[in-house]
Amino acid sequence: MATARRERYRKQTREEAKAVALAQLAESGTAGISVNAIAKAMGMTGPALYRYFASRDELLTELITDTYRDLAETLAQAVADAAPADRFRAMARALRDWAKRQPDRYLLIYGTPVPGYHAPPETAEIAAGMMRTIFEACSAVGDSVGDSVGDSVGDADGGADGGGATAHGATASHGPQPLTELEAELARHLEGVDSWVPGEQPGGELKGRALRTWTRLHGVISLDVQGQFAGMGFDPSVLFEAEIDALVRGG
Amino acid sequence: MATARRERYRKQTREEAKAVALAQLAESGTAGISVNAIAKAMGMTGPALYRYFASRDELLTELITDTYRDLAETLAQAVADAAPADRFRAMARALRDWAKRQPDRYLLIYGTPVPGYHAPPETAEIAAGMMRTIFEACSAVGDSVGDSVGDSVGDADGGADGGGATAHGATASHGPQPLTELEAELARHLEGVDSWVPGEQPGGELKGRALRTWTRLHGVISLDVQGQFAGMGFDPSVLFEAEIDALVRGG
DNA sequence: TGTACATCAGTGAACGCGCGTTCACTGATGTAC
DNA sequence: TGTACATCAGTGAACGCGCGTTCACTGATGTAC
Repeated sequence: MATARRERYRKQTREEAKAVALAQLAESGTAGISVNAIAKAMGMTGPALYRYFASRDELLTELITDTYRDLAETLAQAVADAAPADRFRAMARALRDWAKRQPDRYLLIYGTPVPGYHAPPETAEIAAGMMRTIFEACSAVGDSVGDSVGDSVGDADGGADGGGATAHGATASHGPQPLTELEAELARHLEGVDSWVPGEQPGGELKGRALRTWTRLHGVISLDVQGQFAGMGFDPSVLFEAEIDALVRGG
Repeated sequence: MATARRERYRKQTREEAKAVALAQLAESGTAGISVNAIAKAMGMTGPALYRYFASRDELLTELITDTYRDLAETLAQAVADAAPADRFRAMARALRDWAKRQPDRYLLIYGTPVPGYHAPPETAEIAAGMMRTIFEACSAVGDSVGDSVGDSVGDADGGADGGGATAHGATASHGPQPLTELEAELARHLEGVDSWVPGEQPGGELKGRALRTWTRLHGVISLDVQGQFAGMGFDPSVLFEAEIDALVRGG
């Protein structure tokens, strides 16, 4: 019974250590995460931390899996909270907002890989969960174009729906285009490919859309978060919104 | 006179040291670049290298500026060698090919920034040169759609030319679209923005196109090079070609 | 409520290691007459 | 062609530092009777 308090303290200490590690990550990069320095920042000596983590690598692993989980949950929540017509935008914006809020964590999972570090298999599982959310957001795109009031049809089951959607956009009109030749080729190429998510597979077209979504959003976000836009004097969110719009249109 | 040989040896040694440093970068990341280890690999002792580089930081800086220069020249060459109609594709493919050939160098300049390291002003200048090449490639887009024989009009001077280009594409037809509302908003937003290149400024529309180009290509390339596509079982170049096509169409 | 024992948290010393960098020094390579 | 001097390349020892990790040990906190 009283041992529960000990366990609570234990968990608390672990969390504090990880928080300090994140702070170190922010200011000195992955290489700057040091067991001894973390301990010192917590007011204890280095070896004490070995009561809580078997090694530096275990701490790093936990930092990474925590981050994957946090991001995945954030996206899933954003999608769940939005009306079907807004799901895609909600997902995209949630991704960017999350990344801007914690740039170091974004780079921890989507930046230059830690040399010599190999992610545990657990990671792939969480990443798959996020993939599913992206699929969900992408398949909601065709349901309604234009940025407001949509017919909530519920989730499409991953089939192709890029063809004859009605065009009633509030902006510069014309709805999702039919696939271009190269988009179709990509879709064909992805059709026969390994499973990205557990359970039944989405079609090649949806896979292609998800892939484009991922890479385009990552392109803007990562350059922004890495500071590559510094000194260019523009607001990245304007670019980001334009990219969202292009993805919604292009399907 | 005979001192020339000494200088040649000197330059040679510097180059060798940088080559070894790049090898270290490849296998252990930025943090793994060590003066002592480089010297040992070259068959000499650590302090000897201080005859060639004032500090580890100077070596790093040179690695980075070399890389910027190399990439910039590669892109400029690719654009110069291509017919106007193929310039955009040539530039994009040259970028990806270069990155795939030397992933670590790509990540050195476009990956997670080295913590605590601040690039020298020289870097910005070279980066501006590359920006100019991207502008050049982007402004050549409208000249001819379709992937072959184009009317070589020579370089456009950076003006807007996305409007009424004739559509005679070899593939799924319809040429560059008129700007969507959000693309136009981005263009307006970029119009009044700081100069990205020396000399006369390109218009906001061209700036927007260049920005989209940069972020989209980077999105695919960086995820690829970082190994994030591993285990997904598809060929990233198919995606990349589709993205090039979308950029050409979208303007 | 009190005592005897087990479990756990944290300390301090020590391990071997590699790091960037300095310094005084030895040889070799160049230049000037 | 030969000698006297200056310049340069590289060595080896040493500096202080921080790293991850182990080990034996001390107190505190828990459990069992």
